[in-house]
Amino acid sequence: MVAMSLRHAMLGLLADQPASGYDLMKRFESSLSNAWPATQSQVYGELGKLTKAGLLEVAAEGPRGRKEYSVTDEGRAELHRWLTETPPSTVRRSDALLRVFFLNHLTPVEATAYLISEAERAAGHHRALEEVERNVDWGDDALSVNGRLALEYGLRFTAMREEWARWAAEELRKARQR
Amino acid sequence: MVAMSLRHAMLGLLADQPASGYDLMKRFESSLSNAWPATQSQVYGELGKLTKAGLLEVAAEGPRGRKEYSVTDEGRAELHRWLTETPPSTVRRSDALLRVFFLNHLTPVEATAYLISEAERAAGHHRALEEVERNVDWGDDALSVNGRLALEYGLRFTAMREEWARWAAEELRKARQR
DNA sequence: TTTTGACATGTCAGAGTTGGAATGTCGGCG
DNA sequence: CGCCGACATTCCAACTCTGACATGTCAAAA
Repeated sequence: MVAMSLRHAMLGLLADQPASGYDLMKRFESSLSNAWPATQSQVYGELGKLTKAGLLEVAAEGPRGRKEYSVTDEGRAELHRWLTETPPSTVRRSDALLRVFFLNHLTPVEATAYLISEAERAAGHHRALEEVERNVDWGDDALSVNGRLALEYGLRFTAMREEWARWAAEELRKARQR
Repeated sequence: MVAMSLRHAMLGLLADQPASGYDLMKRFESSLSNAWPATQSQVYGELGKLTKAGLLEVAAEGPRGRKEYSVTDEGRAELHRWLTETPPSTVRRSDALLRVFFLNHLTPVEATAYLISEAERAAGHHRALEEVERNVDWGDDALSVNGRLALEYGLRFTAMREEWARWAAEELRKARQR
């Protein structure tokens, strides 16, 4: 029970505004998908666990068995604790980077193709984020400020990935000529 | 059985050179730790599964029960298939980025402290990689070429993270003044 | 010769993640 | 009114990952 960021992602979302599991899923898909994706089964399961643990409570019940959850004081305290006292884990797995270590098992042509396709993948992702940037109505509320920071991170990250991949392809070319 | 990169990381390492589970662990720690960390139990468990699946074979046995594994033709084919035909998954979880979405639940001072500590964490990581760069003897072999590419990725990534975090802290400051 | 440290493997429980299946309800459009 | 699509929850099997525990061997330094 050390990491478990899903839990905190849910606390954070519900601290912004109470919601049902269904609503939560949509919020995960629309805003957190690039930072912490979650599936339905995970969300509903966690909703139950967090409620039993006293970090959430069912604030209202609606039609179709809808249960609207809100964060308790204890939940808010836990969110705060996580944000201020827990150092983010540095571990980040990347199967894209992993492949780079094994590029020597491909022909130069195949390896270059991989790097170029990585560059294009990153570029595509970058364009998608630019699209988001254009379409989102940046109100002045606190939520948008954070969203903008996260979006900028994505923009910089995808740009960096594209540049790196193109650079790496070029390095490979140079190494081959030697 | 779609993703499972650990499996392919092991195939890749063993394709470079046959090794025991113990050796493999050391290689994971020294070179792959930033792309795909693995624990002992995972490595030994996977070694068994891969052997049973015919992708690996025990090439030699040594003292202390040492078993040296090597990749079979089938294993090499699978490695190649993974490298060329499987698109890297774009999903990357980041609890550091996740926190950014919830910065509005902190005071401005706390939020800024978080971003600054992120910048410093990234800077520290960056310096560690520079240290690696200085100390590694860059031979001309294929392996080093890949390692250099991966190292450069790390260098660019950590630099980007530091710059972003400092920028974000500044944005927060500006937003507060409005 | 004893002891220490590196070598070496194996097993386990518990937590997290994935993807899918099953089930049912409500609101509004034709 | 009947149907469709969105709303809404619950359960499950299989797999991955973490961290710890357990066990034993060999080489060489003290």
